[in-house]
Amino acid sequence: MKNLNVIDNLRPLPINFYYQPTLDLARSLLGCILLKDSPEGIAAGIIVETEAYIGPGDMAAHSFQNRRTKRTEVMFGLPGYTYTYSMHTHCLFNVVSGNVNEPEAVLIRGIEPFYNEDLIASRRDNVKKSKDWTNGPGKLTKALGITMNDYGHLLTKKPLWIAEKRSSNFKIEAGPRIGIENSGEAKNYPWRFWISDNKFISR
DNA sequence: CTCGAGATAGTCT
DNA sequence: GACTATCTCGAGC
Repeated sequence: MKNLNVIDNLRPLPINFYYQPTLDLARSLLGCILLKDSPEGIAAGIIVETEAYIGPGDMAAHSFQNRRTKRTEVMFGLPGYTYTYSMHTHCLFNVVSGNVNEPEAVLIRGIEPFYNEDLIASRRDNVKKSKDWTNGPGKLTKALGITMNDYGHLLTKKPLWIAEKRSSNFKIEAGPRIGIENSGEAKNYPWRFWISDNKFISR
């Protein structure tokens, strides 16, 4: 078949992929493909930057001290679901990890455009440099069309899913997370992971 | 390219 | 009513 769509070669990761310790999951997600279907078509990117949040002992996590609210509810359930939350005008995308009553999650902070760059660019309006399309947690959700409507969606099926990585030929670096200055000890934990030398990391 | 200033809303106590 | 992180843009390098 001559015009085989690259997307057709990508299988969703099975649900058992999400049953691994959160720090392992944060590393495993690097290189995987995040896809979102919409009326405008499918857009996708390679995950290049993640952060682990391990409540209830992690001061930087929304689920710190088992704080269970309407917003954090999905984190208390099974892994493999979508946790979206809004930050001012932006929507941030997380993958729920940890089993029931283990409210943990992995925040996706950067992706590299992989499929349908035209759609990604148009959603990002006037931004001229391609490296600014998806190099931040709020930018990538806008680029893919991820919204609060995706809260609680299971990530093994459309319209929002994650596919296995196509290559493991990269180095992973780790360091402190971003934007959590007032989180006590937790601010020093090296729970941010990214692919070395990738230009779509957020900083 | 790097830096800093200004704009932006929703959640929870 | 306190708290918060991200994005954009423009200035200086």
